[in-house]
Amino acid sequence: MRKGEQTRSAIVAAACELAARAGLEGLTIGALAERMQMSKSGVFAHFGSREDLQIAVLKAYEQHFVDEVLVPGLSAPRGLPRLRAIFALWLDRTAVDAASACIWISGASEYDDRPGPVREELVRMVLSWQRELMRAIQQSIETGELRADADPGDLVFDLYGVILILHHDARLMGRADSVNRARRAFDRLIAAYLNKPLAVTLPTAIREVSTLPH
Amino acid sequence: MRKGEQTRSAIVAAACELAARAGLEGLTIGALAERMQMSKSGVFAHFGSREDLQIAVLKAYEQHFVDEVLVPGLSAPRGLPRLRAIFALWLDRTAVDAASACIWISGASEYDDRPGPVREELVRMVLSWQRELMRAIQQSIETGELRADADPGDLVFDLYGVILILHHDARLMGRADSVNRARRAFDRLIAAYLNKPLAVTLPTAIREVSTLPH
DNA sequence: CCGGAAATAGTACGAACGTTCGATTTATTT
DNA sequence: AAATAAATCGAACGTTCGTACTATTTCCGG
Repeated sequence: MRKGEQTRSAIVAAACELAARAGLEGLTIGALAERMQMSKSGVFAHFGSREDLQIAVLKAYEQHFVDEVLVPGLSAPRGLPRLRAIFALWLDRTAVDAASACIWISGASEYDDRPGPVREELVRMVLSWQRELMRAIQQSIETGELRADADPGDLVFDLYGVILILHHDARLMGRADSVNRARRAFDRLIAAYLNKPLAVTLPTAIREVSTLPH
Repeated sequence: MRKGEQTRSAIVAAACELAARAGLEGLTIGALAERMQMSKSGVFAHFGSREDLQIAVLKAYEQHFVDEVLVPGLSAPRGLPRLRAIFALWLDRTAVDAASACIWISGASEYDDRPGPVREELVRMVLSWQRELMRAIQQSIETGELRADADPGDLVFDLYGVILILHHDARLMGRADSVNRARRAFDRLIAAYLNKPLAVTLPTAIREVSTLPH
């Protein structure tokens, strides 16, 4: 009884690594069995179908993602610091471990034209993550750090775009400097959404202008 | 002699449509033959291998992309108008035809861990396109429309990110409003890179500040 | 219109795919 | 330690994959 769950989670862990390189569609029971030193049927028996295996991999990935990005990010004080922390963790996870892909990102291309349970599960997870981002942004608006008229959905859109191009450039194009570009992109985005009261920001600028010749 | 080239390009055109839905890796000679009402071997004979077929599809896609995005974009006056035109065309192509994927984007995930001729060709094309973007940005700096200290590579990074998240949200998440988010994201990016001489931009702000109580 | 060349069809191959099923080994309980 | 349940194996099934080879059909210039 307990042995089964044990090997099952070992299989899922191995499947995660395989899927990170070959994608969820490239994940194959034969290759997984070979990697586990098990028979195909021995591996298969733990899942009712390949689809169930793929969904198990997705769920394991979400668990890791929450544990490594969301949870530690939530320990930062709510508002902009928390948003910064969450994005920094997300960025690290995307770039530092650039040897393996994010299966949410590769899955987005694999399943955007392939309806079914796997796609539904993937969409659910991305939606859930984007909602977490949205919440952190909303709170940054409430603290007055981000502009009140900022559209949180727009910022989620922008931030996700930075992660996608980071993933793209680091992995396909092999650009090691992409992490820094992504950090700068984040800073520019936040600057654009920042709530800068005129009375605080302008004085130095006014002084500069005042010294200009008339 | 001529009949061969004729059907070959018809095959490639059909292959492009199939690859737009199933990806370059999902493109299969059997499905292609069925769609062409031909035998597998009849289709296969036009290409030395499946890899050659995939590369032929990539080249056809690049041709279409250049014809529909780059060339008409270049007819806009150099500088910011041209950059705007190019991005608008790129955005339309990505979103309006959201029923079919961009094989450069899906290919990025498929081949980022799969070395070989297809990947090399894909990287070459993306590099070439990013260089065109870079050139348009550089020219916008030279005309003084964008800030002189702007990093063109950073803006290419940002713009590509907007397209990626547009592709992602429109296709996987089924969000029809993504096009507008992408347009706003572009406007924000350009605003951040814009060259605003203080003497021109500030007066209204100064007036507002001057009326504040001291 | 005919003959050679080009284009397409037909068939077969070995491999890999997910899946099924009965046999067998291992783990857990009594 | 025996009995029962769980876990794993081994072999096979039917498909589909890319590719190779040989026939047949279709095209096109003399």
